[in-house]
Amino acid sequence: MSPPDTRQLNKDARLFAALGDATRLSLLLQLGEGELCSITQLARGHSQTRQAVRKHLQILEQAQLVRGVKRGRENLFRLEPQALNQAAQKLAAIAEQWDQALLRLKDFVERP
Amino acid sequence: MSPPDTRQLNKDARLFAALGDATRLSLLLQLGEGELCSITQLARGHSQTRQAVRKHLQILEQAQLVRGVKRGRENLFRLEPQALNQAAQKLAAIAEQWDQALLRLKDFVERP
DNA sequence: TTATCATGCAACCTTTTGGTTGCATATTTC
DNA sequence: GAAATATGCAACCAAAAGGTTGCATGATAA
Repeated sequence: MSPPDTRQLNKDARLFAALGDATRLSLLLQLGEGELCSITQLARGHSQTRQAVRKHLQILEQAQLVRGVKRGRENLFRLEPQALNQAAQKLAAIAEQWDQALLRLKDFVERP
Repeated sequence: MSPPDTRQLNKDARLFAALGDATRLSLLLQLGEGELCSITQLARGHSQTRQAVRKHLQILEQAQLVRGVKRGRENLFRLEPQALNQAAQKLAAIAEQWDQALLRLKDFVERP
């Protein structure tokens, strides 16, 4: 088992923190539909200011959950599924680790 | 596709927000080792006050990522892997949705 | 070229977070 | 019973988050 270094821990924390907001989750779901969306487009569905949505998108972009490409005067965003899968794997890994520990414990307890 | 209701969205957000802190991730990792840990025990490894660690544990408990059982004068905590797996599945689901969308798009574009 | 539309940047404000100290309470242990 | 331990609860505080308004700028369309 590799030692849990602080650097990576903070990176993971930022990733999950980016997911820890209802507006941002909603944005991810909307982008998950599959269309490239401009900021104003995304802002329409979320009773918030365009600037607020932009801030959320910046956070999502820093966590590499989303990526914006400029086309003309607009900034089109799309989902970046790699980061999502990474996050999912991390969670599954911890859960797995715990399950293993449980099994070991059970084995130890039941040993005659 | 079920409509993204706000209630569930907020619940998910709280779950991910609970994961969005380095100290809490560290606590989860420590608990993932498989031992029941008291608050003071957990506080030793994390150069923070016992009360700070206790607050983090409360947040993790509210997100049902962790569960504390009282034994005597101490409060022993253990990991609750169900919530972790739930979270992992949610992320994977969004990523999957996006992949599907990409495939549909590709199919559409490549249609002769 | 002028009016319009999409965006970026900055200042500002309020609420939440992460953390601390201090004190009260329940359990052990000697 | 008295001292030590493990915890809970509350007040307080600085920093960060979530949002808003206002203004400047770059690209489009009439």
